[in-house]
Amino acid sequence: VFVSSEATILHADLDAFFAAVEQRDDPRLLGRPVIVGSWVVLAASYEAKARGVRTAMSVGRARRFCPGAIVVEPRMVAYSQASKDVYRVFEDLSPRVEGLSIDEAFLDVRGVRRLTGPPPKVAALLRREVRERVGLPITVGVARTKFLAKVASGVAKPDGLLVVPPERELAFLHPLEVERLWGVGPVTARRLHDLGIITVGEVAELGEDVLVRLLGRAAGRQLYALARNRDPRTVRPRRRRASIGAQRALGRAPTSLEEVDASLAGLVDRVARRMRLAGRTGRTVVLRLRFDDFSRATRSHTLPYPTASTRTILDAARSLLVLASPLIARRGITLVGVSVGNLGDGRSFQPALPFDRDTDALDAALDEVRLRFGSAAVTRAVLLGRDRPAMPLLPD
DNA sequence: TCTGGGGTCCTAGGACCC
DNA sequence: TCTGGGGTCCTAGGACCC
Repeated sequence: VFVSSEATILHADLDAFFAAVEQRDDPRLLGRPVIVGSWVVLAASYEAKARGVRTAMSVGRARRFCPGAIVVEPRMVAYSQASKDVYRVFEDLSPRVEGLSIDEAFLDVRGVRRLTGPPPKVAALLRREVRERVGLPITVGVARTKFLAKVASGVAKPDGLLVVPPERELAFLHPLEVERLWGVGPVTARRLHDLGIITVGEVAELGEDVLVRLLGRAAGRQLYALARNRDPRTVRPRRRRASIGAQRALGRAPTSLEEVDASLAGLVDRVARRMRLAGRTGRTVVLRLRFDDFSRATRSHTLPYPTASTRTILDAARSLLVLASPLIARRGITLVGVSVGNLGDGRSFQPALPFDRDTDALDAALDEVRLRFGSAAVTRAVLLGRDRPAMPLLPD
């Protein structure tokens, strides 16, 4: 893997994205604390953050921190349009863009030097263009690796630009607290703190085997490499998404299984609709649950063939709900979600495999599966049908 | 810091196959 | 009847990200 010896990777991150869109579209909100969310905070403007408002906090709590806050209902359509506009700016600047989420992306600008200039100049131009063409503030980190670029933008926020030159990398990296590292969350941070480790520099003094024992193979190796400033990842245009899902919090009041089932139908309808709209189908249906004590559980079922059919997905999801009903009875449910993974291309087909009926009809159905999806799908269909003939149907 | 909605990746055991 | 090494797929849980 070729890694440039120069700082040529940009990490561009919109500041308080949803709130900034609201401030852009309603000038009365400029300079004032803005909270986006209906009953939990999805985003807060920097004026609100300064008073202690945080994402995922309840709006009631946020109001106590910041009585003057203006609470705005989310407008997802406006945000996704703004995101598209910003990505257009990115793609006009460099052909090598890797989107991370609705509001941040990596750009490799190595190739645009002769056309546009050196990376710091491209970064400044990017910030100006986003401001002029979309009307939003954006922070950019520039470094030799993705990881350092991402950390740099985090440090430079809001509305900033920070370049980490190759010779200053360790001086920049080692004093940082471990929490700043991409991939270190509350659990990992606490495990490190238990060892008395506060900074990245201290992590760099640990052996790889120590970190692997502490955090697992992948996470340990990753952290070891990052702390020693090794990050060979390159900027790659984003792959297609691997799952599509929806979920709904149910509140703390007891919820009957019938109500959960009704919510589930709404969620499946939304998911299946989005899948058909995106031209995707999937095989693995996952039921996601959260309980009174905030513990979680998932139940999943893999269909023999890909589908985007509301009926098929709902049947599977309801079977999984029945499977999980003892758990729900014991722990009380506060969230239900469903997602479909194992996503393939758009081909969708739901033969009703008549395992318990006449063999001619079964053969014909399997022939069709083979024709459309190949013999591997036939194997899966037979295995599944034989082991669990009732699986796709709700046990009555 | 008592918690929304949308995702990604990793681990580990078991079934099954050659 | 006992046995190895290597691989894929499925399920469930968990950490993490924005």
